[in-house]
Order: sequence, then structure tokens, then C-alpha cells
Amino acid sequence: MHRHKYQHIRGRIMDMAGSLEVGEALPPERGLCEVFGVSRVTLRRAVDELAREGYLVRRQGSGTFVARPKITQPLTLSSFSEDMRRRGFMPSSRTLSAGTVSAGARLGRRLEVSPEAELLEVSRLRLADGESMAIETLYSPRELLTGLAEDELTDFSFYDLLQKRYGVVVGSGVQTIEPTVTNGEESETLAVPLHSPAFLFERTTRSEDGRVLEFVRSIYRGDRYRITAELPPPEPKAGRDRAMEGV
Amino acid sequence: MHRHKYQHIRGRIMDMAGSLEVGEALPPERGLCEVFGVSRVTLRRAVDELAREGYLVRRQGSGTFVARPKITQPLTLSSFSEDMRRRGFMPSSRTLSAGTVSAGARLGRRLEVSPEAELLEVSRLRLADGESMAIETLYSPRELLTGLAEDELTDFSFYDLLQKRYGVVVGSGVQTIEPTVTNGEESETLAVPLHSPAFLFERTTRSEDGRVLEFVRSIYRGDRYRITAELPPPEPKAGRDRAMEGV
DNA sequence: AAGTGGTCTAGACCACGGC
DNA sequence: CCGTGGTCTAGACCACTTT
Repeated sequence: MHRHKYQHIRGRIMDMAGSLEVGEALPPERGLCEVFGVSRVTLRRAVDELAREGYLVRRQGSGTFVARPKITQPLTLSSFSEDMRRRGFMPSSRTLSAGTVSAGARLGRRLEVSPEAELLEVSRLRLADGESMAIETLYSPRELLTGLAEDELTDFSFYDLLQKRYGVVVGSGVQTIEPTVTNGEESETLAVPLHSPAFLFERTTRSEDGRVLEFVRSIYRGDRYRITAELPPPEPKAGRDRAMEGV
Repeated sequence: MHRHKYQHIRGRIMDMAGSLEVGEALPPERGLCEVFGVSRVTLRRAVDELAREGYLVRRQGSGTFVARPKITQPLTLSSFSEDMRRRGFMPSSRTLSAGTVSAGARLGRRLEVSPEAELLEVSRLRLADGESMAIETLYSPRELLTGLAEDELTDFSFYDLLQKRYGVVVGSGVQTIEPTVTNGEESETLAVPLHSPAFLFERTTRSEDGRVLEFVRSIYRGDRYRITAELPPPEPKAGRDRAMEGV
């Protein structure tokens, strides 16, 4: 079940917090240690995690309290489908085009391959509850995807496919977000008026060992999609160490 | 200097990491304990932080290694000035208007005060390297700011003022981001063409004890400002505890 | 087998908040 | 003043990687 004690008591503490109101105090740490039969270090490790994730709030000299529930999940490297499900929509998808192109200078630089390299290019209309939400164009080096037919991406998550068929583990990604307006083609595809406000997302995803797996350019409808982010406090009161600024 | 040992050795470890190449291993933890004269728990606390922030990577049974440098800092609750400095711009500001208004239904709901409550309203043009970057309109309950003159916000950070003059500690905030286009007035103020792409930010900031401190509505030029975010991998391999999902 | 990071303990003292 | 969270120690054993 739980490999480690702190994982186990983490769950027990969450159960306990769930039966308290927001703002109510948990029992003192030393008491919880006795209840759970663990040392204070181990107990604190579990509480540390929960406090860092925003479920509990500690106040020195006073106690540990149940935090106000989080409003949003932070941005993470999730697929369109996961993102939509989290937002309460039913995701679907329609492939607009699929083929192989040569990278050229700009895409080559983005994907860290030579300009002559061949890329898979798949353009998809993304729908939420049956209504258009975004146009997504994905580029990925063909050499990573030996034997992949171009229409195979209709039904499967690209990340799942990479992982299960090619054994590539997705590491982390970098995403830039800009405001833009839809052009003629985009407006028609998304069924919105010309020059509607929209997000332009550009995402580069790498494997655990640092290779670029994909470059994705997406246009999201501004009237249906917005970003909500929870912002942590500016500076953890204790003065941050300055040495790291050189890194 | 450093209130705690782990903060001190955190800095020493960063210095050490800075003199190594990306991918090189740090000395073993037990060795570092001797060098720094601390217990293993304390040493690990410093390394834990640095690993969590992405500067170091641990591999069990193998060692601790210098990580690939981060490309971006995550979104955080920073002021315009801090944000611009981090991006390498020189921030400045010009007050467009300042006064007191009554909240009304919409703003009252945002700030969790009655519709009759009085609000400070300050509208500012924000500049980066002397060029227009954003229009920011701030609302804050007048009752929080007893004795504040309306022109006092020109030179000071609002957060600093809250903290130092009123003893209010900024907790966390929620921000929504939408794409939009500039209207006539905004275009003129920002000196951009009519209907230029722009970000609309709406931010609600609370104190540590949960009161709403401010509601800020900002229009950022899309041609000068963009968001870069580092996206963590979809799921931390180790299965997360499921008990917390009920909260 | 040796060396590394990962978890855990029992107990001490410090710093802060509230009575 | 007492109770709370915050930091720290010395030492033990486990799990994994490398040789």
C-alpha cells in the first residue's frame, strides 16, 4: 500500500483535515506523533508536504490549520484531453491534416534537428463538449517514430504513444503564451469571427534525457479558454540565499 | 547573515554546484556533512530544497548531480517592478488617475465588501525601459488604508506600503489571464494601434488571514509581453497518495 | 561488496504566540 | 509562562547503483 511511513500518515492527516472545517487547528505535532507512533521528524515530513502543497497552513507558536481549498491546479504538462477533463469538458478531436514535411530553418532550430530532417506534422481541431476550442499543430522528428502511420494519432494521446510504443519517457517542457487574434483560416476552422482574441501557445517538450520530442503550436479561442493561476506569496519570509542567483 | 545552518550550507552547495559542469556529481552527502560540520539531516534539508527547485538532480544509488539550468522562473505574486527587473527591464510608472469610488455590485463581489463600501481606485501606466508596457487599475478597500493620501502610491510598492505602514502581510493571490484587444482609450494610452492583441490580467490578492487586499485589472501589450512557463512532467512516477483527492 | 541516496528514531534546544 | 511550530544532532538501517 504505502511504501513509507510518512506517506501513510500523510493520508491519515488528510483524512483528519477532511473532517475539520477550514481554519480549524490540527492537534499539536507532538500529540500526532504519539497517535501515529512515529517520530517528530517523520510526522513533520508529512505535514511539510501538505503545507507546501497548500492543504495546511502552519503558524509558528500557534498551530497548524486547515487551509482554504485551492481554486486551481497549476499549469502542468498535461495533454489537451486531460486539461479539458480537469475543466469539466468532454474532449474530442478531428484531424485536419497529417503528413511529413522537412524541417527548414525555423522548425529545425525549435526541434534541435538539421533543417533537412523530416518531421511528422499533424494538425488537429480540438473540441470541448463538441464545440471548437483550439487548433493544434504538432511537429515531431520522424526518426523518433519509426513505422508510425500518419493517421494513428487520431485516437491516441501522443505522450501515451511515445511511452508505450517507443519507450520514451516525457520529461519537462517549456511553454510560451502570447495574445493574438485569429486569421481568416483559423476563424473559419474555429467558427469564430475574424480577428477574435485568442491565445497562441508554443510548447517544446523534451524527454528525460534532454532530446526534443515535439514542438506544438496551438491557437485557443479567447472566448472559451482562460488561464487561472494560484500565485504563491512573493518571498518566503526568511531571506532567500543570494548565492543561487549566479546559477 | 543566515539565520539557520541549512540556509548557510544551501549557499555553499550552490557555490560548489556553480563551479561544476552540468551533469557533474556533487561529493557524497556524508562527505559534505563533514566538510560543513553538520548532521546528515541538515545537509539533506538544504539539498532537498535545491533539488525541489530544480538546481540539483538526485539519483538513488548513484549520486547528486548539477541539473540543466532552468529557463524561466515560475509565475509568482510579484509586483510589476520586480517582474520587469527579472525580465531585464527598467520599470517606471505614471499615475493616470487616483481617487475614491464606491464599490458597486461587481467590484464589491470581487473584493468581498458591500456594494456601498468605498474603494481606493488608482490607475497607472506602467513603463519598461521608458516605453509603455501596461495599464494597471487597482482597487482596494479604503477602510484598510486609513489616512492614506491618494497620491502616495506613485513612488511606493503597494505591497511594501501594506506591510510597513499597516502591518498587513500579503498571503497569496489568484490570477486569471485572457487574451483581448485594446480599445480606443487603451490604444491611445499605450501608443499602440487600435485592436492590438493584449493580455487581460485580473488578480485578487489576499492577506495571510484571508481578507481581500486588492483587485487589480491590467492590460499588457501583446507585442512586448509574453509568458514563459516551465512545465513539470505530467505525473511524478511514484504513485501519489489518493486520500487527498477528497479535499 | 562497497558506496550512494532514502527513511527513520529519540531527544535536545530555539523562537514565537497567546494567556 | 506554557504550548506551539522550527531547527538540529548522532546514529541506525534500507534500497538502489555501480564495480
